[in-house]
Amino acid sequence: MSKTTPLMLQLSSADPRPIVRQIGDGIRRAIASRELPVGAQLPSVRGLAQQLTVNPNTVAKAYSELAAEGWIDSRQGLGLFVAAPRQMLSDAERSRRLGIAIDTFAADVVGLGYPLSHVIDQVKAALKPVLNKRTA
Amino acid sequence: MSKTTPLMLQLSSADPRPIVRQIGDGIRRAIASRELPVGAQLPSVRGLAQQLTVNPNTVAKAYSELAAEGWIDSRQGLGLFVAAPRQMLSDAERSRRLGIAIDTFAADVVGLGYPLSHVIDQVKAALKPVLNKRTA
DNA sequence: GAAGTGTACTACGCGTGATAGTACAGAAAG
DNA sequence: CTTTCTGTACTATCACGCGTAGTACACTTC
Repeated sequence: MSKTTPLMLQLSSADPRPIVRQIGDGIRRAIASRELPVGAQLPSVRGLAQQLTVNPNTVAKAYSELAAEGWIDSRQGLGLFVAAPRQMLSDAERSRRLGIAIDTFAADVVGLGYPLSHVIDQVKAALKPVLNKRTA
Repeated sequence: MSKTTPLMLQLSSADPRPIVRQIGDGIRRAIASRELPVGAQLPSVRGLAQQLTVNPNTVAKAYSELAAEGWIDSRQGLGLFVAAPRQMLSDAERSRRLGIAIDTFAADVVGLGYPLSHVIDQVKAALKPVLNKRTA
């Protein structure tokens, strides 16, 4: 019985992102930062649902998407486990998604009045723990 | 009759953002980059709707949001004009929004496998034209 | 068999996105 | 004043996503 990592997740109703995405993003970040190492078992669908006071279907949906993206592997009757890193997207698709992500981010930040240097520093601090970790 | 700037806008169905947001983001970027200077008249609701083959209500909604955010001023029977820069959000709200924007961006990028330096370079290139321009 | 896992359905309520149509108020030009 | 442009405010409809709820099934372990 591999211990299911506790997984500190926090949902916020002030966050405009839907619950499914908050859960997915949180787990994705935890995996990318190696906080959840490869092979680690994730909390059960029903368990995490109870922990977050959320419908089990919502958690299952988030897990399902993570599995489709290759972040986790599911084993019937056993549980969900952090998958080995792999690249599933074409270069064109990766480039396209990066473009949209940056464009969206720019639109979100452009009205806040922060200087470029400040934004860059914050982005660096946020990305450092989650990039260049899964290729090691 | 002040010439309504042509306003090069391109909607994409491949872009996950809804149309209203694509329009709003595009105009917001054009204003922030000074491509649309203060006082410039924007295309009419019906005109832009026809240009983009979109429902006039959709354009009106986008304009309405931009006006609420202080980007543009509307004058009944005259048209819409780029407003003078002003800050409408509290420091706490600005900081909160920056945090969410960065968190969302990180989640969008974490799976693409790009090195930190590459992402930062792209972000810098995208933000340089739109930040620190309206405070001049 | 029992208890735990993931998975697959259906159904309902709710909100948003987008389209369509109509209507009204202000401004400018004839 | 009439026409024509502008923005604005509705209402209605359709589609889709989000979230909850309940049920059911297949698999693994004890």
